Amino acid sequence: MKNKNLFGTCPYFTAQKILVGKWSLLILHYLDGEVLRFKQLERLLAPIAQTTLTKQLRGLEEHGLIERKVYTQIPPRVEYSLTQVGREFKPVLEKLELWGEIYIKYLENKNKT
Amino acid sequence: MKNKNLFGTCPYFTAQKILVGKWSLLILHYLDGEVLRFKQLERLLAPIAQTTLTKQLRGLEEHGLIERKVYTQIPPRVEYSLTQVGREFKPVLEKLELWGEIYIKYLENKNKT
DNA sequence: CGGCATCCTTCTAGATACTG
DNA sequence: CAGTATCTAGAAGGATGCCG
Repeated sequence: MKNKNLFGTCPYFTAQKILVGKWSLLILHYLDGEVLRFKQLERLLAPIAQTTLTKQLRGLEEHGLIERKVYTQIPPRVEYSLTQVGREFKPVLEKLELWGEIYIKYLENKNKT
Repeated sequence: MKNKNLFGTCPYFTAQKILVGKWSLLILHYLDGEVLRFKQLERLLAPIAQTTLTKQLRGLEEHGLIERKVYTQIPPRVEYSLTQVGREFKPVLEKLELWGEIYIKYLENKNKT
């Protein structure tokens, strides 16, 4: 990892490293207060590729934001949920959602003119 | 752009598209309430590459979050500042900074054990 | 169902050199 | 000072096929 000096020191830089990936915000949003299986996430995030979802989930798991629970059975059952530090991210998501809506309105107004 | 259907519709997906780039969050943070010249930003974001900074700024400008003001003079002077919709992003940054600090503490505790 | 291995393509940061 | 043009290395998303 480049700029290791900033990671773990600057809050913004650290956050940016966590939020890499096209789907990480959406995953954290859908997992808020929910326990979801792999297939459920895949459907919610369509048209995400299966391999991509796996990689994103592994990344978030390594960073400690989500938890992966495997039930050894046939058919397999794997459940994903937020960890403590993952749940603490919720205020960011809330503000982000508000801003996203503001921005979408901004886009609409821009297209009118 | 892939998934154009989600861009401009889903707040999270839209936000993710805006926040691409390793430096966008930091740039928005430093421009909060400030008007900065290219060189000032470059110093604040060291060790960012000059070309990288240019690209990030162009991206944010195209998305309408920052404004670029050029003074035609020698030596050149270019100032960057937040637009209205860019300033509206501040609540997100505030929550993100809080979470970043929480996460950094989480990392420190994890390394102790 | 929930993966993994493999391969491919695109995207991105960054280095370097040059310009008005 | 504030870029542009060009190139490279690497990462990321994604398609496909196979497996317990």
